Amino acid sequence: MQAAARIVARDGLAAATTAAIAAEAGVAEGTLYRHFESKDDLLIAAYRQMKQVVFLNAGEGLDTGLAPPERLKRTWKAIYLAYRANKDAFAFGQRFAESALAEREGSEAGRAVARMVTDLRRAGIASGDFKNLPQDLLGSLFMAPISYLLKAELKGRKWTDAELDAAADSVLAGWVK
Amino acid sequence: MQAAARIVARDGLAAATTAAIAAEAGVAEGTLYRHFESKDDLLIAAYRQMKQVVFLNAGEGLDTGLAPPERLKRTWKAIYLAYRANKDAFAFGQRFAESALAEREGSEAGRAVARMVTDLRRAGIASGDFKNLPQDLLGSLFMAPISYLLKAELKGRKWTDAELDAAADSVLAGWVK
DNA sequence: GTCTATATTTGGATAGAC
DNA sequence: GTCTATCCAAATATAGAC
Repeated sequence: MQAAARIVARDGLAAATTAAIAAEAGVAEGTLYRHFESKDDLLIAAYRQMKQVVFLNAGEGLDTGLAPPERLKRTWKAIYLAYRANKDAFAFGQRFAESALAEREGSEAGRAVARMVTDLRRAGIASGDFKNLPQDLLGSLFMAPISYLLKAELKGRKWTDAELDAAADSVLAGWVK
Repeated sequence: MQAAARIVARDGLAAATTAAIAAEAGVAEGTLYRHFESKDDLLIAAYRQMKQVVFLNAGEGLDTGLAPPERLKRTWKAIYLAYRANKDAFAFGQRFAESALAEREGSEAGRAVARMVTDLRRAGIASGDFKNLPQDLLGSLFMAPISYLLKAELKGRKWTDAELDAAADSVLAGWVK
């Protein structure tokens, strides 16, 4: 799975042939089929595993006792840094998500984000800090900049810590009343 | 080119085989090679053409005399609506951009957006409305929600006009001091 | 300019030995 | 559980007639 993810991240989904994956993993082509029913199954499994790992990392060390605005900023940055620490995972995820395979995945992987956004939103509305906007709209406003800033990093742009804080402030500003 | 874009938008890049493109276009497979050197050339040409058409549409009817905050909101919505009016073009663009082919394209297509963001930013900083953040950071905060909200629409979510206005307000809030 | 027919390569997947 | 060898289908691209 890691071999497949590396190839997709580096050279695109079309480059992830069974031959290439087997070579990258250091096994024979036929061996792949002892572990996965098909190449598609392998890629889907790799995607799910990657999402789980990234969001487990991001979820660690988050203090739920903070006031919602501060909590939002820290959560946003934690997810950003979790992806940045593993850019290959991010690149793989982006490419996978734009492929036809994503339809077969069932969006189970995005569930962790949705739950986190729901919690934040509820707390912030209760405290009177956040606008009462639909959960999926807030979720989009939250995740979208993460994705765009990371894509910029893949192309070589390095965001400073101050710039990331400014971005987190902007995301927060979009949520608050 | 339109046939190819339709197939990619509907069934993904992998489904856009020469056989499928020729069938969708109503010509024979060999005929494609009288107009393009390769399948990749055909797809790249389709991508460039699509970007040009969408941004010509979005640029029409924008009043540059407005105060920067209001101008930002209207511009944001105009680009959003231009893409929404042609969702196939958007879906094709997303998928193409995540493929290895995008590296061969040269990113000339995104130039129009960058110029528009630069103008807005300059005006808003001069008027004291906007934060003095890097142009590419503001550009990401501007474009990212467009992309995410449109992706949601591709999956069936229909944003109301009020929700889109709220999104534009949030984008603006991220820019203002 | 477009078609039909075909060459050539490559990809996903399986069989069976070890 | 892994390897080697192989099958079969599909994909890109070309040749040559009309």
